Amino acid sequence: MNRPDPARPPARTARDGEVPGVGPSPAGTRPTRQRLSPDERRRQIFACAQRLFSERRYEDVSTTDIAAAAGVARGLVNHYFGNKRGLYLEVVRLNSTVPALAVATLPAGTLQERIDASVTWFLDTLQANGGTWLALGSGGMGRDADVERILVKAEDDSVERLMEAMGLDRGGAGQDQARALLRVYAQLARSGAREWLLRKSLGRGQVHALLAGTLMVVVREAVPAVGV
Amino acid sequence: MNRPDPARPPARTARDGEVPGVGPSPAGTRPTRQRLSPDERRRQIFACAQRLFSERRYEDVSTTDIAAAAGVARGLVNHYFGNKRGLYLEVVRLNSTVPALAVATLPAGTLQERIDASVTWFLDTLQANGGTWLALGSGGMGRDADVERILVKAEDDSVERLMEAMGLDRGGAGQDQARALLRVYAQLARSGAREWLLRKSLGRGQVHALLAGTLMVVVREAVPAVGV
DNA sequence: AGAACTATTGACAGCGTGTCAATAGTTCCG
DNA sequence: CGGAACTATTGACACGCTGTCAATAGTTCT
Repeated sequence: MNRPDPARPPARTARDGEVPGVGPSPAGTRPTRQRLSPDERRRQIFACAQRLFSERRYEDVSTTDIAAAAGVARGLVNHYFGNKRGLYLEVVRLNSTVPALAVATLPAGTLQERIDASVTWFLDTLQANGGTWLALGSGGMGRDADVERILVKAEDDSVERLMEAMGLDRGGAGQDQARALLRVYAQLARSGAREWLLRKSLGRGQVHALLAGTLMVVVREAVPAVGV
Repeated sequence: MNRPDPARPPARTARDGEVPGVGPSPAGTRPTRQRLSPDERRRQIFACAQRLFSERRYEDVSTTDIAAAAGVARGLVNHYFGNKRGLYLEVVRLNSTVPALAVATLPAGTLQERIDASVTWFLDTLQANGGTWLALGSGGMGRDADVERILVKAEDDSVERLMEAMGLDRGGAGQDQARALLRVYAQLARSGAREWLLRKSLGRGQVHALLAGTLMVVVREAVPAVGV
């Protein structure tokens, strides 16, 4: 027998996307199957999947669970998303939108000032975001080659903006090295923020000092390569 | 029908733990079932599982595959490891042995010297290791809460040794903050090494400078807290 | 050799997945 | 307004995967 994992909550039967005005149908009358526009239905299923995947491991969320949560036949999930994995990757893709590592509008000023502005803005964004992005990096989500590709791409975008903010995007050669250094810094930033917001082992001031200090080291090292 | 994932290689039938001297039995004669000591059998199955899990995603490795690779009945895998997940976690636990972040024997000298020694030793270890540890952090392995616990524990051990090497383990209060800072540094070290060994976007010298520079920032920041 | 022990097997029950033809809302057109 | 065309949705089917357990067959002891 397939012994149920003790950590796994009982399969949901209740609907999740229930239309507000429509209460549970009186016993006996079968709730007429409601037909939505593809877009709407897709979004609804997606929302349920997103919630479930954030609560449990990939392999512990069945398409049956998702369908039940959406109040829909299981086949419909496959109809819209192909297979479970496709749906999962779509969820990850959405959640991987990285809070930019740097301000969009570069403030003129000394390097030190620009760095401080960058860090401040990054921490502000994260604080507002409330840790949902941080959880992605190491939390309940499964990781594999495909997932990694998505995450790496999101990070690269973010690094690109940081390149601009630091004024490293105008040099000639050595840009790739600068990018690599910033990628490393991005990991530090993520993990520092995690200690601050999730583990609460560091104060904001400390994290700020750490990030700013490191970013200074990184840029100093990158500058000779870029030749600025 | 369960459409086979195109990325998934056909199920192996060949034995993996075949005894060197014993070739494939001549057709017609059923290969007599061989009985090993529990330890040996356990190790053998474990080895096959380790290989398979490093090649494909968790959910794409079936216990049938593992059993086939070991040339053994599927039930035996469950007999030894309880369930698939248990086996998987054991594999992760073994692979998470972190190359220590610092030398065991602390060289006396200036802080700068100790930092350089630390970094050098870390990079040496990693180079010898050949990237198998690095792959773990973000690569083909799935991650979830349990896996994370294992990884965090391994990291904590490593951080503890780094505390000693930096001489931060004798201060009074603020040790937890110092630890947190070093955990963040550990992430930087990992990701820096990845750029060097896996992505090959940075040279060893650059990574060394980056790690040493950051570690200096980190320790400087930790010292006032610890009160050394 | 026979008995006791135990590593190993094979079959069973049940769940999860992807497919596909049938069903039932919705819309269009005479 | 009524039926036809369209298509969102369902339900059942085939099959793979998992965990359990009694039966089987090597090994060891006497």
